[in-house]
Amino acid sequence: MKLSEKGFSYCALLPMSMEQEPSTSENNTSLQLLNEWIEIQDSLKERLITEDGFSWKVPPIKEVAQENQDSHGGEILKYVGGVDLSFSKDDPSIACAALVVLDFSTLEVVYEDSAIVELRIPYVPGFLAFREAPVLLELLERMKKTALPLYPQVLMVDGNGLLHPRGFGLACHLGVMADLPTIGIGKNLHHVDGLTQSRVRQLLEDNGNSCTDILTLIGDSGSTLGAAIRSTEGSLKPIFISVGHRISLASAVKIVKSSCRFRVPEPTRQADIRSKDCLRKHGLN
DNA sequence: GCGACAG
DNA sequence: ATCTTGTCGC
Repeated sequence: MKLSEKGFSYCALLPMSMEQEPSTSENNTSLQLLNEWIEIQDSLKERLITEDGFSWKVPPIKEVAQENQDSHGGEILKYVGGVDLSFSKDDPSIACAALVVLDFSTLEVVYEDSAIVELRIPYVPGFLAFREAPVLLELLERMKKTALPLYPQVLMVDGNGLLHPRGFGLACHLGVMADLPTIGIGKNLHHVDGLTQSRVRQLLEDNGNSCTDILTLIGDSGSTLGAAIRSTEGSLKPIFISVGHRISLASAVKIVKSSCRFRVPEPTRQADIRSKDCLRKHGLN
């Protein structure tokens, strides 16, 4: 049941309305599983919120006078989480998942946890959540029990949110399951709804010469799927931000831009670094 | 028909 | 995701 191997074109992932081609029993089993996954995504999607669903405020600009927050007396964003997985080079089913929490104003790590796991679900484009979400949810649950005061107000995920074939990527999946605001961070574009590398590259150049370094990604369907930004001055390659859950794209972009020391925002970057360290410490890699 | 396909 | 060297730069 190697779903990640050939034989699974995207066409085959569409809900089967008519009869199937003559196929092997293994293929049928896999198709059945994919359809179950699609049903799960569709049903979770009913709980998805794509607007700001929190009571805190994003501090205006950086480093200035952030201690004057009580002008509105409201809670401000302080704890930003990040999650990522790294894999053993030998055994692709062995991974380390990491959850970090950073102080938004200093970008210093204030919490870190990780876990070595064996993943039994393969990576299938469009279904990343079924592979990676379970461990990450465990890490979030563990933190609730042991370090609740530091629990993140928003979580950055290495993977897309709305920028997904069915509008429900890993970031959405995690957000809904954990009932937590989430932001999807993609390092590569997942081609969907007519968005291609060349098209984005094109738009980014046209737009880039003007003034803004933010490009809103609108698919052929007309819906807004996310934004492409050049986080660092030097990096021509953009990152792709999309709404995960309980946050608007505008807020997501604001938070991500304030979290970038390098191309990849610190929360996700630190989770990546520490998950790799974790693998080494355990003699893997 | 060939290619495209988050991590 | 991972396999890979040197190299340019802060």
